[in-house]
Amino acid sequence: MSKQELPIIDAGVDVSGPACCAPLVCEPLSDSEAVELAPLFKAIADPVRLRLLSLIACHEGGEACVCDLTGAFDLTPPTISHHLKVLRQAGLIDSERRGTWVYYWINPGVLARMSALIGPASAALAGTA
Amino acid sequence: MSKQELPIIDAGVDVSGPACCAPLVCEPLSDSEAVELAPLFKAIADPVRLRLLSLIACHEGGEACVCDLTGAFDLTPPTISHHLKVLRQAGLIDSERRGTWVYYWINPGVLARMSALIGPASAALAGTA
DNA sequence: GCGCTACTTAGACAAACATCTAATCAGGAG
DNA sequence: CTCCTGATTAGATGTTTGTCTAAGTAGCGC
Repeated sequence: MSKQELPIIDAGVDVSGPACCAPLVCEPLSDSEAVELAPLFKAIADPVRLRLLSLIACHEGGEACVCDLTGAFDLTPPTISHHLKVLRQAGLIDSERRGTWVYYWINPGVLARMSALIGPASAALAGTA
Repeated sequence: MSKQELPIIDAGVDVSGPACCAPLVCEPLSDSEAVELAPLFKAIADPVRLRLLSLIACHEGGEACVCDLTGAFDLTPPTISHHLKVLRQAGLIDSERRGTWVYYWINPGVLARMSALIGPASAALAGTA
């Protein structure tokens, strides 16, 4: 068992549920929806975290050990660890210790929710323009 | 004419072109790709800017005057203006002055590119998980 | 136990950011 | 031209963020 778990988010808010809100078009986002969604985008709004996400997603088996990741950056292990923590607290990734190593994998639900917000908007407006 | 213009970005980088990079899965994002993409997500990684984007997208005609937007927030006009500038410099919106008022509309290309990055990843990994 | 490796936490610090007030620019009406 | 309204720019300020070094926790092998 690895990524077959329940989508338990280790930060407070559960953001992995069914899309909560209209996809940016149709109906203006409420303040509380925006406050809930913005941190998800903030989590990937950093070059290092974008690459971490990509490295994990592309790694064989869909999961990667921290030691697979640190080599790709000119950053110290604590910094990588910090970025992984930010991603995990946003619910974008989950992790598990397996012996000496800690493995990370992507929680597709949260990514899907983010995509569902901006994807339809771009499509709808592209048609309109 | 309003949103039929060329996709001219008033900041440096042109981010509206054809998708530059694989969609997060398949091949790890390069450092330069990540550096180029992260600011797009940073631009929408704020509750106010998310709502601004949504308010503009939902407004009739696909465009909104600044005066249509300020009322939705408990913020001063300069602050709204600042957030609109951030969105515009990221290439997410474009603007035009028409008489007394300044109108903003969404540039769907940039939004589409962002969606293309994270959408396929969530779909692919959801299938894998 | 002891030491080694893998990773995380704690604390410090400079850079970036969101917000405000005050001042400025652009157009329209008298 | 003068005033008023709509919007942006400039500058100041408190907060957040990315990074580091130093210290701590967790598992493995001797």
